[in-house]
Amino acid sequence: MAERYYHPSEIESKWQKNWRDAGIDTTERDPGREKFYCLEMFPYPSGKIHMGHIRNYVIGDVITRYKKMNGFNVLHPMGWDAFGLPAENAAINNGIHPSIWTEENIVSMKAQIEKIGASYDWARELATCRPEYYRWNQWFFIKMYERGLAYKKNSLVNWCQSCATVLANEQVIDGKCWRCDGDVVQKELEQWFFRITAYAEELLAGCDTLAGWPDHVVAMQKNWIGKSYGAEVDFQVAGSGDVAGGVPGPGSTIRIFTTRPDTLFGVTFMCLSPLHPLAASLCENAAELEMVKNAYGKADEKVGVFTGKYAINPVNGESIPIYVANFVLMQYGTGAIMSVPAHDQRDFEFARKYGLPVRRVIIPDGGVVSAELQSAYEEDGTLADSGQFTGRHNRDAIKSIIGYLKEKGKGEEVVNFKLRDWGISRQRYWGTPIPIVYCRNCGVVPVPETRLPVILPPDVKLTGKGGSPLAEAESFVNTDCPKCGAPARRETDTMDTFVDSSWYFVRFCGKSGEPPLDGDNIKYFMPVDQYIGGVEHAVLHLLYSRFFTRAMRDLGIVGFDEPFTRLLTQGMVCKETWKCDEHGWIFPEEVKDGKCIHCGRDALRGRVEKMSKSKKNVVAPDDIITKYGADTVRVFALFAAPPEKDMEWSDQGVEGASRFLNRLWTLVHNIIGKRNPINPIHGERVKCFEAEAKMPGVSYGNLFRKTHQTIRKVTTAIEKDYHFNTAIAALMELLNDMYSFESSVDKGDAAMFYAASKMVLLLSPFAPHICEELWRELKMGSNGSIFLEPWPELDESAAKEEELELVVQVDGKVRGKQMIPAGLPEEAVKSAALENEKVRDHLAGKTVKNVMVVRGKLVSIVTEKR
RNA sequence: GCCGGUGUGGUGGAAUAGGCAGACGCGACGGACUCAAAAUCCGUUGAGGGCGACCUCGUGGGGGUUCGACUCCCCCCACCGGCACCA
Repeated sequence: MAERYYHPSEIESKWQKNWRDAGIDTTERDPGREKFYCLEMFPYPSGKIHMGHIRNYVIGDVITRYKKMNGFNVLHPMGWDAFGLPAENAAINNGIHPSIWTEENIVSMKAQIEKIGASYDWARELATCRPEYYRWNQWFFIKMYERGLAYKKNSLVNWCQSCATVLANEQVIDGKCWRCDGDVVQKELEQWFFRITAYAEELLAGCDTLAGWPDHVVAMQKNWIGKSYGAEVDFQVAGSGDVAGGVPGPGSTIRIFTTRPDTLFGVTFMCLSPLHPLAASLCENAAELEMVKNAYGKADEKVGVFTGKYAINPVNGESIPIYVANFVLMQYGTGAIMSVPAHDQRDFEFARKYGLPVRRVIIPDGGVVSAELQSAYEEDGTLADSGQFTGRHNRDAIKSIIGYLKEKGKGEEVVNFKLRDWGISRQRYWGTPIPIVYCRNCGVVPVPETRLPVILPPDVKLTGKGGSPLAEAESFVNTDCPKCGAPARRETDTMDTFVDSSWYFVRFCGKSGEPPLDGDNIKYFMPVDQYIGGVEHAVLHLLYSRFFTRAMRDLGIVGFDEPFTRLLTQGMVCKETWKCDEHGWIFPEEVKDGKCIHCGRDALRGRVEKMSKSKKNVVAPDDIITKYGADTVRVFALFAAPPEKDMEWSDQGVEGASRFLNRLWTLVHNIIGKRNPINPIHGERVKCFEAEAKMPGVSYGNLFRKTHQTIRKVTTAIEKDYHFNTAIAALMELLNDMYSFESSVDKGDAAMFYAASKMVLLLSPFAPHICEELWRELKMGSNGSIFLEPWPELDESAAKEEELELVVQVDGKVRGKQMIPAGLPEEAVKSAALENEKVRDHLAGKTVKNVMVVRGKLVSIVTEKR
């Protein structure tokens, strides 16, 4: 037989086809077996897969294959987050219909994904842009509408001028659009909302049950929900209450929210948001109010104007000026605040600018009171100048002050959240139509379930200008009222695409033809045991999914609260960059001998950055797979760093991974070449071999032991925290040992064979193609595919060392090492240590005070100090 | 500003439960093979000192706890990420 070389492209396409034909990656519901649901965040079908995708899917695939070999019935689906702006932009720019553009991209991206050898059950593939999928977005919308969880309100929205659409708060980053980086302005529009705030308390409490999530993601969720305790307090506008009976008229009371009712006696003025309903009526100068309005939301400067009116502080009856100030947000609290410049930095700055009085009511404990405050004192202390509460500790007094307000009918305890309702209306074409009809007689009418889906009309002109493209489609807009049959108009907004991804994981529980919300399927496969994706979704997608899951629970669709039991947020794929003073970012190919090839200036090694087109440091997965094979790419992607950390792509690192697989290939073929008639794997001979190999002093015992130690290392590395990099390192070590193993006896060949077969099994989740090939060539197993084999079992007694290296410390420093038999009693270890020659040298002239024995590791000797 | 994270050789990264710091890979250096190169294989590789067996220092910096600290505690520095006038 001619010598065989490792040709990844041949064996990879061969096995991918074989696996597909044999259907080994499809999953059936099987209540008799324990399930495991492994899910990677589904991609937007942009047409090109990048290294970030590869890393994500490879991590998921390793977990999937590992769990399958451990007997789990693993669900591992893949689909397409297929609605969204790029398709629409392609239509605007190139005249391709979004649906065609998207479907074509799906075809090419699927082909790319298949090339990495990921074991997806494609029978469950979905694309959110298809009516059979988005129909259920509409169904959920109607269910939510029926329960008051979907509603419409006139509101100020974040409007991206270049995308000409509304953005959710989460989609605005530093005042810019998350997608196009364009300016975002405030605009008033009628919008549909999901009442996520109805679940605010529950979503927050649920955070504490997310034990399998990274701490920082849980922290971000909590932060986003932003619960704070405080009070709402009524301030009466001076003069307005002087009516008969002392009852204030409408519009004469201003309600504020504060987390610091303890500072009420320090209030010296109050501020309204320029958007506050009373701002216009209280403010005497409309032009000035307009100026403040224009400065609203600008963080760099505090701008305010005195309204000319005063309010009465309910705790001390003082009259304080009312301002309108740009920094007071309308969306949070009541849109009005009490200002305590002495104890709030923002109020302090405002007071300074407008020459308002500062009154201290909290004195630092034991601290000296300086003449004048340089900044607000926001810490705790003792109340001063605070009426009946003077002298008490400020924290302790909070409850009493709230009680006092309550008694007088001037306020109450209130809990506030930063979380706001989820605006889902988008003035876009390529999304799910909101299933609502407006009828002149009946008003707002939801489309009945039986008439779903409301199909996106195919023939719509997309110009990228103006409002909803659907509004232009007469045939779509004009309809009959489902209730009374009169002519009516359809809602022309579409849904935020985050709606699509808020429940797709449930859809995967059924195959493509099956009903999407089948109870048996969901009950068996949900929740997702392991979810894997980028941190960029730490708040948005994950919070929405948690909300949807609760909504689904209340609809009786699911029987649990949290959709994702464990979450892994993988790090970014980065690479070094190059820069040149003249040309900016340059490709590595544009650097020759440290110079830019265009201008001859020095090429500067830039920072290691996330791969991006603009930084010219992208590596195309296709190219690299063609060159090295998918297995090499997989091994490198996993070896370079633990999955949750950023990894640096390095061409030499890829070479190293490739070298490792080549070495394995060569070694296994050498073993097959001189195959010993003893096949240690089958039947009685295995037992016989294993028993002998465990006996002390056997020449091939070390390799046998190393094999089992590797089983342990790889297994625990995967089980403990998915640190695949150390698992692969352990396999490299085993391979190195096999290379240096020299055998003089027949059983030695058997030990090599044994090690090789375990090695191939252990590596198979990481590098599936080469391992399947080698497994078959070793003529191992009776199941055919290596992926139908059980994971190697660890024999603890086989992994145990016969002898170990004892480390002896004297006064905390390592002074001697020696080999001792394993399992020696403590006293024997102690005396061995004390008798060690080098140790004795170091003990000369000293008195031994204490000797500590750490079992199996070291002896620490302490001497008398003088 | 608040919250979270990270900091280890030339480099990516390892170090059960406080117990030999630097596994494994990359790079570099030396050697073998070759007419030569590539590939491959075998060595060496934290720093400093000593002819030497060895010694000293060393996990961002400074303290502390401990027989013993990359690991635990306190303070500080740097970088990264999230939130940010949230009252």
